[in-house]
Amino acid sequence: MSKLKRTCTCGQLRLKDVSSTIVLMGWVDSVRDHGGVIFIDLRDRDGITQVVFNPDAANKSYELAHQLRSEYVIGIRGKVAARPAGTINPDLATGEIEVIADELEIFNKSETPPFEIIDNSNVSLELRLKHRYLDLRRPEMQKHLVFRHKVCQVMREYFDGLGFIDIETPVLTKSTPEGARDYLVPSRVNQGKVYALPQSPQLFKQVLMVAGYDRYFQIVRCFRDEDLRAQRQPEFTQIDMEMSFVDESDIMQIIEGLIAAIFEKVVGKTINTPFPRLSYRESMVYYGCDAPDLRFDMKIQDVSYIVKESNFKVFLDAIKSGGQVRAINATGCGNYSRKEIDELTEFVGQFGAKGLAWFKVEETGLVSSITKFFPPEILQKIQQHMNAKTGDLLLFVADKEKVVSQSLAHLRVHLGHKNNLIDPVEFNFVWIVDFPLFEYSEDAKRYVALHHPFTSPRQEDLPLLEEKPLEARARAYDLVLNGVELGGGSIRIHSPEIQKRVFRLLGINDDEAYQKFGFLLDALKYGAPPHGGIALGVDRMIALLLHLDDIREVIAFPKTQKATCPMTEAPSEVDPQQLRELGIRLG
RNA sequence: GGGGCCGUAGCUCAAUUGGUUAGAGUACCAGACUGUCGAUCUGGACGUUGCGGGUUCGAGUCCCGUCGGCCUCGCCA
Repeated sequence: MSKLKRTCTCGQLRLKDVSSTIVLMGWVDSVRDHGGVIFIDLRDRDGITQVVFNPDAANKSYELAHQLRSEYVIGIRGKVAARPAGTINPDLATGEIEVIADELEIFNKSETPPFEIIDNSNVSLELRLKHRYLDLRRPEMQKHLVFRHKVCQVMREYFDGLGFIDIETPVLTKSTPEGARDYLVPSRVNQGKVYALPQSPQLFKQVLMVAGYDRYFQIVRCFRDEDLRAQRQPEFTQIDMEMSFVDESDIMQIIEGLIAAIFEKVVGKTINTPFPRLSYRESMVYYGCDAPDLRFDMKIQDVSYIVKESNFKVFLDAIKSGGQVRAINATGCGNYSRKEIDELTEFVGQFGAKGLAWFKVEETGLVSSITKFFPPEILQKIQQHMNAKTGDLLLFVADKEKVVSQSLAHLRVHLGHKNNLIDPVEFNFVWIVDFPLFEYSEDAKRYVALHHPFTSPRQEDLPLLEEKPLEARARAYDLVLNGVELGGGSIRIHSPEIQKRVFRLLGINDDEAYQKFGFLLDALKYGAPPHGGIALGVDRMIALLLHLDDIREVIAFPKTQKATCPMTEAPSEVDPQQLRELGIRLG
């Protein structure tokens, strides 16, 4: 073992430490060899300190220092000195001092790294993930993970302070129908049977409420075997909580307090609470989605009732077949070229829109190749309804509701970015409330739960359950930040009868319900308190708070889009013996 | 499962309509240099153009397939 013992880290030393003898350890960030004197930037996760090797001060160490290369791990002993006038580095926290080394020990050499350990490097993600231990050395990544740690600490303190207790729930659990595809783990002891990794601890936390553990929370890993996105990993982390004897406003208030605490203690900003609330219906009407970005306006307008008086077949056909025509006013975009509009058309095409009708607003009125299909008074009504001014561009999608909503929702956000309508440092929170309990699935040919099957209907909507299920509203709420769904929750069903009614409506008969969720239905029979909760995506939240658009930047060891890990090369083949013990065969 | 973009030196990229020996920056190696901090200067080394096939007198460039990465639709209670 080294005779050196570290006395401080690479970000600590200041002018007040001048002339004290210290020992630093860390990685060689860069070497500047001037022949007579060698400068080393020594890095650890706390910062960088300049170390000077001078032949006049310590010739032996100076000679050894010639061997130093990037990423060598070394320890040095030396005396802290004020930097000579004119050589102060204002970019370093330790820039007013340097350490004159008298002793150098090389703990380990390093091969030349496959990429430089610097911020702002635009190395491919694949290479970064393959050598994640090098990537994570970058100050930027260390900042992300430290930030994440601090947010999680605030979460724990906050919930602890309010009397919540942290309880772990199983990772090996039971596969449940509905929802995402499960990751499965075959059981060796029970051949032919499998565990599933939890998509969330939903049922366990409800059982904990029945057990009387009011106020539970957990920072917990969840697993969903679906295709990946920049915002979606197969395993991700939720801050999960559940409470008894509460209603929606209790949960929302506590979460608002949590967010406020995170902003105050970690982000260093104050955030206004309570957050605004928007009904699901309004959100769909004005923004075409249930996770609207409210940092800019540009609301969607329904013009079906106006354009049905026109002669434009595309619009008329859409309306006739039960669809609609809605539009957005791209304010000030009247100067868009044909090519730009074509690009927008192509853009909405990926959401199923068969076209994008447009009018440019000029002094003389609406101008477009389709103007001839619209009587002047209709054009005027459109212009008025859309509050269109000279220089604006009106964009229309005509189709069934889902296509129109989705196309315009994405188009709205696209234009918001394209036209710099979005303040990149704003944090805009909104609650979406009054969700329907069910929606009809064309694929499954049945009703499916919009939230999940344990969400309580509103008391006054109970009579609607069997008669008009699509009109029944859920006691659910989603928290949206800058157009991204952070998470959601609900007041749960605590009555076994209502839970059975909901299962039946979802096409899950009593036998099936007992087979899949028997333990929950049983638990509800033994004095289940009214309860509810919420879960928020931690990775997404951290990424948004750091203004990052890829959650892999805040996860230490994330997966690629094909759900592989370039570093460990997971998933991998296993020894045939392992498979035999499990009683399974692959491929 | 569908659509799109990409793959050239360790890294980031370039290479005219298919045309001579595939370049640059950086990293790396060697030498010089006692105040640099993106050190500088001089020199050097580094390529199965992801892989396989095809078209062609000739392919980094065109075609087909395949592997990998990214974005996206579907999917994600």
